[in-house]
Amino acid sequence: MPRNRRPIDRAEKRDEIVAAATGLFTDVGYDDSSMAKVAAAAGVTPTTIYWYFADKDALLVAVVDHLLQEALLEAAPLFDAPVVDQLLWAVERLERYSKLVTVVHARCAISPAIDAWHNEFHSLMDTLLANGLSQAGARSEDLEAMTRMSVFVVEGLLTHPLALEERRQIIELVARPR
Amino acid sequence: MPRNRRPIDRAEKRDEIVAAATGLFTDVGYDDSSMAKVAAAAGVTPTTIYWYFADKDALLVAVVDHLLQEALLEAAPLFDAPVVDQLLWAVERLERYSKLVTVVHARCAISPAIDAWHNEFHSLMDTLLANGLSQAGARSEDLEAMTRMSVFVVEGLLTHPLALEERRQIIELVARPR
DNA sequence: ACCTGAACACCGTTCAAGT
DNA sequence: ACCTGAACACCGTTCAAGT
Repeated sequence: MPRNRRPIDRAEKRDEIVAAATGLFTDVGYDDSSMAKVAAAAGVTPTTIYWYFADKDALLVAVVDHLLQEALLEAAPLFDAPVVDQLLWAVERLERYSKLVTVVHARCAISPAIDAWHNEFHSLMDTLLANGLSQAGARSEDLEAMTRMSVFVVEGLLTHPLALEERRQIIELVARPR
Repeated sequence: MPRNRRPIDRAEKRDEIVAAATGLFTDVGYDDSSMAKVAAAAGVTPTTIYWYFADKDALLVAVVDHLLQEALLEAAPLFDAPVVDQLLWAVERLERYSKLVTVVHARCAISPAIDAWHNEFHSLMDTLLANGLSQAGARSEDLEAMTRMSVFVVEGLLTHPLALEERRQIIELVARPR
């Protein structure tokens, strides 16, 4: 039996649990997806999940982190695109995860693990966006505020669904230099 | 016994429950404030709450609606103030209710009652802000998008605490006409 | 090391019974 | 009309026991 057999099995089963949780958290929502339902969807016992994750919030972190990595891979071709395209793409791409967005925000006040992930997420977004915004002509003294503003607008658009045209208008407005 | 004795008693007890729930939801959070705790804080039995409210979400609606009415009364002197002052005031005034803001967003997808309140809240905000923004010099074709943007920024600032100076910078930026 | 079944202390909500 | 105590079907989590 090869030396790395165990770790691979472990990673696979962990991934299965994360996949099951991703589906349920995305569609049904975090609150209405009990550990029992996640376990059933993953083909394990509720208690088994606790062998892989400290608690339900740790599972949520694994879910959103996995989705983030996926999205970042897909976003790679856009790294040098106009910032308006980046923002529009982000909203369209993450639209279906709006339940996760709101629940992460809500649980930041409850779970330190989620709060930590959320903070890291925002530093990453700030870094990614600052470049595109300065290329769009943002004055350097406004750059930080514009970055924050853009992130807030994306989050707002994810949480408050608007018509496509309205959405585009807001994003063009937020990226417009002044 | 006067004819209106009952209704007054009823309103008073209802208010006591709302007051107890407001304190707990604001400080401890919605999820961690069980109906049993709210009941204890209000000096009643958990089941009694269900005589006054359909469920926990209806109680949450009563809480946020009460806080909104309070805030609107306090905001009256600002109705003709510069929009930047309005936005800054709103963030400072509602800062302590950030837990309620995030939980309302999270439960919009779960509770139709909360979703309905949330929609009404946003139409109200849009109406209140559009006036101030056009007076700040917003071009009429941008007015709708700027209104939405401002609301998103206020919500973002409530959910993501920033230093006072940073906050002021973002609000001045979002209200700046272009 | 990994997984289970049984158990624990809760939870929101309901309902028959009281006044 | 208003309020209660007991009960219901869950919940996240723990833990002794298995392999």
